[in-house]
Amino acid sequence: MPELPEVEIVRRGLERVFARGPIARVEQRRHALRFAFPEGFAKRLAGRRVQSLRRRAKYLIADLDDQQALIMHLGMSGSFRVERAAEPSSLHHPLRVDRAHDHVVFHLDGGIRVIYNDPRRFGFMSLALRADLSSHPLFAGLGIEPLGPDMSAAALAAALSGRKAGLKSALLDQRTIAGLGNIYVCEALHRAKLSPLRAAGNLVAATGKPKPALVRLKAAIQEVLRDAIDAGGSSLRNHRQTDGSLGKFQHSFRVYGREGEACAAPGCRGRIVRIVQAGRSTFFCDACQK
DNA sequence: CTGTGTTCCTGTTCGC
DNA sequence: TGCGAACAGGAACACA
Repeated sequence: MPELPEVEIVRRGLERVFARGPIARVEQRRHALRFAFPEGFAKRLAGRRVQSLRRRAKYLIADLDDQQALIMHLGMSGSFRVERAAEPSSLHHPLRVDRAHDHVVFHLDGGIRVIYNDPRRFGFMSLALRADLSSHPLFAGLGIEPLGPDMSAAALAAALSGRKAGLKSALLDQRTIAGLGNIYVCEALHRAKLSPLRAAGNLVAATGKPKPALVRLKAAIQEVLRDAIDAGGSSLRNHRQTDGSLGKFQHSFRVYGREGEACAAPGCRGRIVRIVQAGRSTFFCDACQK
């Protein structure tokens, strides 16, 4: 489910909740999600205050007041919702909440609960020392942060140089650029008018400098991510803002899930097609994306 | 090193 | 309406 914009929306919502006070206690209802929880997980969080809640790629990182960091990933179907003692029902949730998949509950003072739900259990939580994060296996190999200070056409050129994989596959690879998923790769490529099938290394000149197409792609990636964040993310099935409201960016998709529809690019008479690359659906317009 | 296929798990949608 | 197949926003891992 969640790609960078959705994780960022969740981060903003949870940041406000955790700022209210320390984690009184944690209910851990399973031994494992995608990976086993670390030893003593719930106990190590009890009484801790979240000093800051950061995002790197699709990871949430909660810096705790004891040098630990809580690392969370939502996988395909993870979501958080916030409930208060006075309103246990989910009136704000347009779709029903399946409590069977509530795996972790963070209890804050005043009856506030932050609940992690994940039907497919591809998400996970872990603990690490904050000082070890940059060398942590989960983070050491991650590529460019698309909305971070190091994002540039030149940085993309360095990451794509010599790569023979299709642009789609290269951009989905978190070691190249970290945070894009299937939706936003498709949408960014359409905005940049680039074919997902084009060899990634082809956007880099022999000198190692970015070709104009790559400059376009860099701008398209940032634009689509910012637009999506501004819209509260994309809600296809699971994604909610932490107050339960839906994201709106799915209404702005130009290619994702629009197989057979007319291309929305001005002056283009093409239709959106769906192909499969590396086992994932790719949506694009083969008339204007070259 | 690079690229691709498989796998984890459950829920929803689609075609017959 | 029922039922199996296909598919779903991620990414670690095995393998050619």
